[in-house]
Amino acid sequence: MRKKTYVTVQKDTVLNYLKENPGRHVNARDVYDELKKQEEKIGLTTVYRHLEKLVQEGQVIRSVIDENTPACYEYTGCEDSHCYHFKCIRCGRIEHIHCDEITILENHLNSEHNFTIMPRMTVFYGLCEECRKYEEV
Amino acid sequence: MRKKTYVTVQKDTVLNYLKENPGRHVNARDVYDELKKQEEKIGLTTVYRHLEKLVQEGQVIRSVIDENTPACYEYTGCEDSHCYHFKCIRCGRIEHIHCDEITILENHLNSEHNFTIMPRMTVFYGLCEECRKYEEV
DNA sequence: CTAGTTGCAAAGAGTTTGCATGGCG
DNA sequence: CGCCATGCAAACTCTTTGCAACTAG
Repeated sequence: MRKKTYVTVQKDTVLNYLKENPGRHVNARDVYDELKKQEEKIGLTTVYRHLEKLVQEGQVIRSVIDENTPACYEYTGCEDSHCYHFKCIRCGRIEHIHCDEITILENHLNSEHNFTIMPRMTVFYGLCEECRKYEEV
Repeated sequence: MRKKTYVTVQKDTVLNYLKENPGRHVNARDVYDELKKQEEKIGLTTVYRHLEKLVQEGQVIRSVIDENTPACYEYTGCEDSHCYHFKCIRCGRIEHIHCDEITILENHLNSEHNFTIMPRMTVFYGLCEECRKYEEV
């Protein structure tokens, strides 16, 4: 049985902030501080809760640089719920991935490893076409 | 000028534990708990300090999953460069994934999408065998 | 004896939870 | 009017630091 969901100002506020600031790497506190500066009525806890929800929905990705840096959030620019994301660790660019091979892997992990993958939450990290030219791996 | 180094029981103890448990996903607390169970005389702080030293020496690899998961360590000797991590979003369990299918995908993303994937940084999120029984997705 | 090592206690940061209040439908 | 959303304060977790006691060489 599914939970009822209420549409509230705060949820839109968080998502809109991320949409309007593409490519910026902001953490939860940044979002909170910025929204407060804009005189929005919101609490830090609520920011955390909405960010988590948006990550699960696949509208936002969370990236961890290292364990002593707060997690960063950014809008993926896509509403497709079955789309994987790729993020370049050098330039920060986000790309969308949907191809047969990834679906094959998904089915394989499902049937042979007993893992049900959530595409929307899964992000591949690496180097994009441009950046691989400049990095020795 | 280099610091003098004392060979102590505790350092060997930590390294040996990792050597004897290849492929397992252990964090600092796991190591501490296991060693205590074996009646070793060691403190959690010391475990952290030796793990850090071993990582700097290159004998041990540290992986960061996400901001809410303790860093995990494993002995370099058993490192598989194509090893990915899977995290269950319900119970938090971490597992390793290495199989041909994931390598195939990696090569496909490399040649067809021009993405060079970094396996160690990439985490698959989803439900594990146990948890998929309880969740409707 | 000297200097590195140990480990308890406490600090520290980011994030989550308890709970009373407020607001959507 | 029932339930979900909100947000403050407090709790929690992982990791690091301070410091006095210990120990290898």
